Amino acid sequence: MLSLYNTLTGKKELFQSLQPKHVRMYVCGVTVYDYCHIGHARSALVFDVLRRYLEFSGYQVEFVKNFTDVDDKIIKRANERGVSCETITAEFIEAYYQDMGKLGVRRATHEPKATEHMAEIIALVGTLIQKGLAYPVAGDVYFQVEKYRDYGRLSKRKLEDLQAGARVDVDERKRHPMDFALWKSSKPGEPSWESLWGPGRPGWHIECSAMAMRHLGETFDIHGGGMDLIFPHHENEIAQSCGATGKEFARYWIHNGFVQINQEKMSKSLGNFFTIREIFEKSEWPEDITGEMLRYFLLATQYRGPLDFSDRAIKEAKQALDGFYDLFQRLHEVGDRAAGESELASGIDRAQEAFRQAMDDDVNTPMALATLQKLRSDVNKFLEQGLSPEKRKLARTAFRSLGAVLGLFQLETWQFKLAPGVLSGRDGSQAVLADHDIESKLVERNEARKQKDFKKADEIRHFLAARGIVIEDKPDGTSRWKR
RNA sequence: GGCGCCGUACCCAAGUGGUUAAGGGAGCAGUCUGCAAAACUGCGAUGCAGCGGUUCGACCCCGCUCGGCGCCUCCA
Repeated sequence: MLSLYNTLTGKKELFQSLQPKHVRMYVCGVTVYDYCHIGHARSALVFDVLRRYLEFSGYQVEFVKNFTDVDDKIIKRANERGVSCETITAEFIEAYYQDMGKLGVRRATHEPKATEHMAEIIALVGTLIQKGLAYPVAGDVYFQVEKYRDYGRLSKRKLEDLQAGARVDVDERKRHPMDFALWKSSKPGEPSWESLWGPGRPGWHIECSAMAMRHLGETFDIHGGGMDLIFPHHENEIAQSCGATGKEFARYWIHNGFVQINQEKMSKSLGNFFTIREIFEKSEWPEDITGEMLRYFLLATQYRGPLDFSDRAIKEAKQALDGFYDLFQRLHEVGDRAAGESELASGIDRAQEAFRQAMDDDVNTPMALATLQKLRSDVNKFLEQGLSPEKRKLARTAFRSLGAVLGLFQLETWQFKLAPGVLSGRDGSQAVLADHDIESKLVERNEARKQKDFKKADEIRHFLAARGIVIEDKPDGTSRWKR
């Protein structure tokens, strides 16, 4: 049974869906005014994996992830560039799909945009005013936090504490400093929609309430996002949604930890900021980085903890993947002897069970990866003893199916070998040897080895090594190679 | 000021009130090998920031201290 850490209760809880074998989850997506950074990648990945694991566990998952496409920052960016907001949002939605696509993040069931849900948003604001939880002031509408009893339940804050620490100038028109905008009147030139309170646009929080309810109903199972959204965003979502419906909103609130650089949160002001495409494209990195490497790196730490991004950590992810794909390549090679056959099957069974246990425990991906590492080591041992083609296939299939939950191990070995150049979008400045050229060099070299012409054999090894090709000689006199 | 998180070997990183504190990387020593690599074998925290307390027993529970971080304003 899956248990999840619920921010609402501060504990790990057994996960029980509202409907049997059916999960509805909503995750806060991005505001599309700039490229996504690794932090966005982590968040997207965490919930991508949760979704995959729920499906693996037999649930049908209805997954909604929104795009915030009306916002101050978008307007600002559009003005800077002298283009429309739509131009900006279209550009960065496209970029989002490119970047997340490289990371192997699957698309959600629904990916709604705020601008396409104005009717729902306006209706929701209207309901809140009717219920006395919100009030209009000169074209704006504010949510009145004091009218909502449970305000602060998620973030465990008291209204008085918030007030004491308020760092913002208090808007005179608000009845309480923490009241937040549901609807903002728009200035000339800004995107605007007609409403009972005049032309305007929605506040940030209301769109998520409206879209979640529209696509998942008033009460659903899981709501997720980054830790920084706990307050005020998710706190406000709860206030609006529960205030309007009188029902529970989301039952499990899941929040992922930050990606840090040198122990500090990434932020633009600190200048320690890496976008996903920068990581893929940047030439200052010693090696090309693939989506799978980034994925492995991001999953090697439990999702709630902080994660330090570094060159070294990426390298470790690459080394780990190399180890797996080396094994997959060996599994592909012909085998005949059959010694550790029965042990293999039970080893795989144990690994699958351990994997499930790890994932059941609040999506413990580092633990899950450890079980896969253990299996890798076991299969290598069996391989030493000899494995039949059927058993080799069985082993590869096990890695493929468990790996699919994490979005790993889906490539063929030859694709993995090519992956650095291909998946990162770089075509490589050095002349790349075609596979058949390498193969013919290997034939030439092995011929030389047979003749004991080791001088020539080593020349060929060095020739290929200079082009990034590593040769491994097998006991049977043939060789395998990798980039 | 309020709320919260983190501190496990050289590095990354799981974990548990009481058997040997996962796994990976690096390192060292072997097996194998024309060379090389891979793979395999072995070694590696008498201790889990520090100090107290609870307990028959704590790294894991409680308190305090030190160190690092986050949120309270937009933020994954």
